[in-house]
Amino acid sequence: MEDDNSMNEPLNLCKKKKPVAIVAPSSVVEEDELKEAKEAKRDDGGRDADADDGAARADDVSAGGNSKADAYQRSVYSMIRSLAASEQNLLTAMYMGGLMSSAGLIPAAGRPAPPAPPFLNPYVGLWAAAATSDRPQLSPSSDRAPASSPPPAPAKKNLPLNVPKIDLSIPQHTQLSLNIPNLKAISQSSKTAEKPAKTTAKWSSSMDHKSSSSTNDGPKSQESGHASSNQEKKKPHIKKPLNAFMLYMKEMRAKVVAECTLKESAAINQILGRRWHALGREEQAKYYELARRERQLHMQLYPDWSSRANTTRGKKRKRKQEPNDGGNSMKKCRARYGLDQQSQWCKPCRRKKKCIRYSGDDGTQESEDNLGSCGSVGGDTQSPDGDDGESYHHSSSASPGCLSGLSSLTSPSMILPSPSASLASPSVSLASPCMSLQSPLTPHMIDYDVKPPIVHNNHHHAPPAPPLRNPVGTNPHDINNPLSVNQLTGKCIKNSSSASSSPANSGKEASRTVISVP
DNA sequence: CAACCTTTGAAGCTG
DNA sequence: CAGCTTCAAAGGTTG
Repeated sequence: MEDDNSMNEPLNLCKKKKPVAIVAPSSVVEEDELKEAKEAKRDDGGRDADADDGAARADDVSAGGNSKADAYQRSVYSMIRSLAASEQNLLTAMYMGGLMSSAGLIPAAGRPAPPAPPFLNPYVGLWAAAATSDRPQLSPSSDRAPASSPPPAPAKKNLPLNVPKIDLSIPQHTQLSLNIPNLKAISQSSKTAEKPAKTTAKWSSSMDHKSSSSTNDGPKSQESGHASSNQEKKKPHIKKPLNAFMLYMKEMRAKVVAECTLKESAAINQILGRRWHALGREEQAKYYELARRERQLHMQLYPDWSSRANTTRGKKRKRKQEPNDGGNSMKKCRARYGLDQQSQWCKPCRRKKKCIRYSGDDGTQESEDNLGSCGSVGGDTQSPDGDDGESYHHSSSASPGCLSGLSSLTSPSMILPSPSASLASPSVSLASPCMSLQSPLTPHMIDYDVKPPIVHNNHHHAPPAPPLRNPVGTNPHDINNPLSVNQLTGKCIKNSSSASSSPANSGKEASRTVISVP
């Protein structure tokens, strides 16, 4: 954020095409969704692209703004009512949205809320609006309780109503991200055509298009499906609720894309990853909280769902490391050498294909591999006398001013493998100075009122301490880092499990980056 | 059209 | 319980 230059540079992938045409986030984000809204609110004139207007306009909407919008809303409401009549989940979702809204989650204090009409923001505030305003009630069904009573059908546990008062100023669309397949599907179907195919696909993304048959899904309805040979196929795929970072990505992606004019998600994600680390504690807390809510909601909507369903779902993809990799998922040449040194990439890498250097075939990977692969992050292991966090902190220091160098080389220009690394000037990598302290955190500090069912015992219900993990490219032990310990030493540091940045992490790290010592 | 890339976090599985 | 694996989003790229 602050340090845009560095933040906008994907470690290896960045190819900035132009200086940054800053497009108003609000106009970029969820642009499809907004389109209709804008359509309805045309009279706003051309300034609608400006984020600052967003808030005002949002207010408009909520306040009943202009009559045109009002009319639009009315029609939308009626549409929703009819939908709601047949769709329990919709009601639930709306309820939840209202809940969040009334909890102060939604209104997005500081930030512009996209002026999308309620229908386009199905989860948000709709229920609240319906319940609290004089607008037509959504639910035909008798006692669909207004915001204060527990959600209808699926609710197994009462939803805590004393939601935290934290001011979660998260743009509305973020809150929409709740992964409720069916709802999205409904929305999609109701918004007739209009949307380009691509968008449509996205809308239904959380449910692998299976929604076609019946509108109600959820765990129950899944079974309702025809018992075809493999019900799996028929089952609507209920996706995992998004985690904090995913929510963050969803929100920020458009912004980053606008700023960087990058399109490649991999690159964007790198940037986002760094930004995430640079994010303030409170900011992250918002997302953690949001994610937690999403999980809660997800649990309520799909009590029987477990992520296992998705994992065992099988066919999905083998993804990530192939079995024959021997677990070596060392990142490819691209990551190691950067764009600058494409000459060093293996051929497939140059063609964006799978890196042959690491792709297994027993021996093959070796030569190079030894060089880098073993990077075992484990490395983090011990960093120096100070915890590795330490070195990492140091390295993050001054944000490198934009270093164009970054774009290619990416990694810290000089990170020493040893403890001394801590001094290494980081020329890069990091996001912002502050991050060092922040990243590891999570919202511990925040005193949430809500105790989610699942939340870890005592820890202030904070999400488990987020893995102390170096942002990409900052970890000298990270094999992705061309100048990593391993890269430099050519040594294979077997990651003897033990010390990795964090448990949670280690696994990941291991799975992603490396190892495999013959 | 599916898999890959890339990120972090959550959850399930395994030993 | 620690460690590992998979999936969630996203969109360009490739086979």
